[in-house]
Amino acid sequence: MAARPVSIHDIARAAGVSHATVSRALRDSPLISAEVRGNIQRLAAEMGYTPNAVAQSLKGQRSNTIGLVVTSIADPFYGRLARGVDEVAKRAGLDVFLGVSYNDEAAELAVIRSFQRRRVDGIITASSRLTDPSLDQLSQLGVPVVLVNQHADVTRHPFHSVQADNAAGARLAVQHLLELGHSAIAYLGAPNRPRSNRQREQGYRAALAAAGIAVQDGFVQQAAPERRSYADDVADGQSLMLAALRTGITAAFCFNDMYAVGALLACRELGIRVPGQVSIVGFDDIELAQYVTPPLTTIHQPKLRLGQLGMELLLDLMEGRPATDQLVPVELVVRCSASRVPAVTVQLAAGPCPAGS
Amino acid sequence: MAARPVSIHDIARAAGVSHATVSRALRDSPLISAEVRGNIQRLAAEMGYTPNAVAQSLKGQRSNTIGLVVTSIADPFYGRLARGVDEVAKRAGLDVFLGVSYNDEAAELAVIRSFQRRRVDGIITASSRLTDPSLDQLSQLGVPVVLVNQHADVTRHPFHSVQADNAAGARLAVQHLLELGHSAIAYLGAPNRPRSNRQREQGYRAALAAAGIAVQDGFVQQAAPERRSYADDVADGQSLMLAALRTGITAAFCFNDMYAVGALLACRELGIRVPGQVSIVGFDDIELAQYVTPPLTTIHQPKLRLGQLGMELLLDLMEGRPATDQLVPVELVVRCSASRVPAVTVQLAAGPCPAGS
DNA sequence: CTGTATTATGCACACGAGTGCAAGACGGGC
DNA sequence: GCCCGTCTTGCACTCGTGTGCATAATACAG
Repeated sequence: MAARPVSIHDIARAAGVSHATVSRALRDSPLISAEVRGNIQRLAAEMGYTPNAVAQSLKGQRSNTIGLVVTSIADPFYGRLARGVDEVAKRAGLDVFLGVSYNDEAAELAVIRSFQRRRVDGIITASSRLTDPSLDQLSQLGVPVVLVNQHADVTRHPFHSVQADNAAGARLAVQHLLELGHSAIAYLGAPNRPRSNRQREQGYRAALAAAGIAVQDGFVQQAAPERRSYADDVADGQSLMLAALRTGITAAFCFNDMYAVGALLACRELGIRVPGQVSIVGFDDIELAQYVTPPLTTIHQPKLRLGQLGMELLLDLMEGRPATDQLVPVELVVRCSASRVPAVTVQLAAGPCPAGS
Repeated sequence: MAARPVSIHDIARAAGVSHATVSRALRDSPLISAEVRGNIQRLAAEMGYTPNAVAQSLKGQRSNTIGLVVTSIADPFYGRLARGVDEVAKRAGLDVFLGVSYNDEAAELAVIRSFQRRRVDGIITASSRLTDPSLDQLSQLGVPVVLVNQHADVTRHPFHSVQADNAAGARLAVQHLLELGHSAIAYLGAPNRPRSNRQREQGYRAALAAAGIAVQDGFVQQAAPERRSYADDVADGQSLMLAALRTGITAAFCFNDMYAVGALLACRELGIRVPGQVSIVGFDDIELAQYVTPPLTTIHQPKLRLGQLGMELLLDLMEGRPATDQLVPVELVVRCSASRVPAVTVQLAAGPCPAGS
């Protein structure tokens, strides 16, 4: 249908020179006389020449392309993080291939193979739960790989990574609750992200231990490990919170904000006021956190920054520069879902669609 | 650093044949004897051969690649829609280039140029507000273009498109409020999406007209047209709602769910109960809608489906098949933010961090 | 045993751009 | 007039894959 785009051969013919001269002229080579160079560049602009990046990739043995693997494009984390990656990549003249693999191992392998066929110059995987076969595949690719907020345990392979400081974040969250007078604090965990879940639980336990408080039976609630989708997080948080409430807690620290939303729903279901009767702290600080009722007190992860750092690390690796892994600090964001421990304990009531704000 | 990946030449050398034979054998050409073919395919597997898609693109004059333009990767709409696109693209063997252009015209043009250099076979733009220069650029590209939920007015250029039925959705929303007994209904509009805003406002007016109800002064509130970012939507909804509440409305139909969240915040600020005193209906049915308090009654857009349809339409265009634009129906989702009109009018009170659920 | 049909393989070129090397054009010094 | 140096350009090859056409190898009919 559409006519073939103009190539340097077309320009060469129009200018009465060889394509080699055109190539050099367009790259501002000093080998070409100023007169001819100007003439060719003018012609190129007039004819609407756009260099063929495919040919350049083939010749240059480098595609100027990276692959971004996300397990779920619906992950609320993804947006800002991908933007950070994209920003830095664009600035370096790299284009981004998007690869989604909704926690399906076969799809994940397919994405990696596709990147390999495309000869991407590097790969970033974002907040994923890569399985061992995928990691094996990645390590054999021969291109640099950076893991950003990898949720799964990375065994065997020494990949470079950018991670948020999960343990420190968890300590911040629990210390906040301790300062508000709470001592019966639950942890609602997500074992389907083994690594980050373990780190956050460790931070939780460390903070309590430092305050000389024992973790009582039933305070640590873990969801079923095989849960995978994002929608499940809310449901998991909800049921874990229902279980935790039976153990007499006055506060809960949740694996992430979606869990915290589930915990809010559980409280609403039981007619428990948040933060009046029970306090809740989340993790991640996704957009949603500020819009739920009450707005969530949570741990802020600098998602844009994580993406930028990941891409900068990848660039270092691609250029053969020395590269160091990053542990990125996180911050406590105090909103409204946690307050001083109540004097009395919890009562119940129920009802769908409460009067609301 | 990394050794060059194995090519068909390497396999040819190992098998003692020419690269042409290898090429044909790997593509299961009947020209090659079964014996040689099997031998070559075994060798290819052993040597870990991965075809070079760059070379194939150059030779085949087709990159098997499409470009996906999104104005903001943080747009809550984006996730599901992109997944729909990705699903269909993957199934057709196409890889997706991601292009973000946060409503910046220069960045938008840069993205398009980048796609042009990469010789993508088609382009999808998702829920964007493309400006005329970009549209000009797109139309000169010589590749099929599909607009999905284009927010801006498309002048001059007859692009193919997939759109949700904005007018019908607006009518559904307003009819729902009418059935609940409301007659003083506001429309909170977003003129920075001229096309969809106009269609939703028209639907709003049509529903009221059909019920024989006049639109009173101040019932239609429009934000400043230059607002661009996603975070602004909440603030805009909030201030528009404050203005609308002064006109004695009992319900508001909002341009989208983020506006509706802003409207909720406005009510909370004034101590107005939703839906007890004022009803609110949104548009889009983003994830957030079900988690705010009260959960939003809204118009559901089938985002995944929109993405799939957009990609299918693009495939039709790419293959030269007959292609027809799509107007996709939407549905009313009744949750909790709209109820029967109250007997008495509104009172006020205020306070940050209300007790919540 | 020769001529022809059939099958299997290789040669050579193409895709679009980049580049080492050779060579032509030109000027200047002797 | 000759030689050498400088500047400018073209030739020819490369990157990895695909394919039309020629050709070699084999089979088969007469």
